[in-house]
Amino acid sequence: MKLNTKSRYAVMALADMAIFSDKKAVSLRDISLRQGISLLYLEQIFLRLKKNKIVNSVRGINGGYTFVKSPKELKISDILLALDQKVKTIGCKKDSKKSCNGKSTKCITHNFWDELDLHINSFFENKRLSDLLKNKEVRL
Amino acid sequence: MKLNTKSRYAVMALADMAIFSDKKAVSLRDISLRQGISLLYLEQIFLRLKKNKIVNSVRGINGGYTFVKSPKELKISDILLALDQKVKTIGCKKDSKKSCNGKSTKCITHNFWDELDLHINSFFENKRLSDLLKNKEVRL
DNA sequence: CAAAAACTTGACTATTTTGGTCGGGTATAT
DNA sequence: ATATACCCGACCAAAATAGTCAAGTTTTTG
Ligand code: FES
Ligand code: FES
Repeated sequence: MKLNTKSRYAVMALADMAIFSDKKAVSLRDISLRQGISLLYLEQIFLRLKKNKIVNSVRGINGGYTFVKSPKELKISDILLALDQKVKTIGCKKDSKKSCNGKSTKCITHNFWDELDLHINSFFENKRLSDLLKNKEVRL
Repeated sequence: MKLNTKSRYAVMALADMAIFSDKKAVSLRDISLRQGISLLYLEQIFLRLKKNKIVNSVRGINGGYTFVKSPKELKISDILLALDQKVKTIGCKKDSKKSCNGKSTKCITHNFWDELDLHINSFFENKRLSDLLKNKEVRL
């Protein structure tokens, strides 16, 4: 069970943005340099963040990205959702009658995985982006 | 973020074993038939469970597998550990000084992932195999 | 206006991981 | 003996991951 880099980078990049959000817009080039993430990869990630209304873009020479919601309101679960990174621990389709092994009743572990799912997602639901920045001095 | 089938099958197979643990040893063939998991795949999984002292094997014609610890004592975390399925949410090496992006200080999201890690693992630590079987009627 | 900075978008790809299978064993109860 | 069941390493196809590339468009500033 592993988190992929896309989600990790997304959270990292947005946290970086939050730190430097005094500026009007934060450019991907700056984030890339500060956080050591490939610019091209960031572009791909922010495309999705934009489509999912996590950020706004400002084009042109002093452009970059700004937050739609403030970091204080932005839930981590929103970010993960934007990247299709919902946690998926059950083997069956959520609303299907079929079980993960093709039988007609839910398997003996179904409820357990479901519980796990809830446990993890509630963590993401209750964390805001601003929570990550507490006790953090700003680094250049 | 997804759980792999190996862990899911392992938990499922062991839960099946727990249900039928009145028998001396439970054969993989039986588990395979009851749970719809490939026999060959189960063999691979139980090899690791055995190496990690989750189960004992009994060879020969009425052979199969038995529990080392009883399902009441067996933690889910033990099972996942046996399959190298520790949850890994941080991008850096746990004890390395290096950060996930190659810099010398831990990245701004490091603490967050670490916290997540703890949150998930405590779930597995606090669940016993026998907990999965509550409110479950035995199915053939 | 021209040029540079920065976002936009779809397609493409190498590598790794996953989810198994195969084949050829060995041990043991009947 | 022989059937049943565990043992174990090697192998493999398909999917996912982690990025890259190319070819734009938009806006600011000199
Ligand atoms: S996980 Fe839902 S039926 Fe097995
Ligand atoms: S996750 Fe540990 S340094 Fe980034």
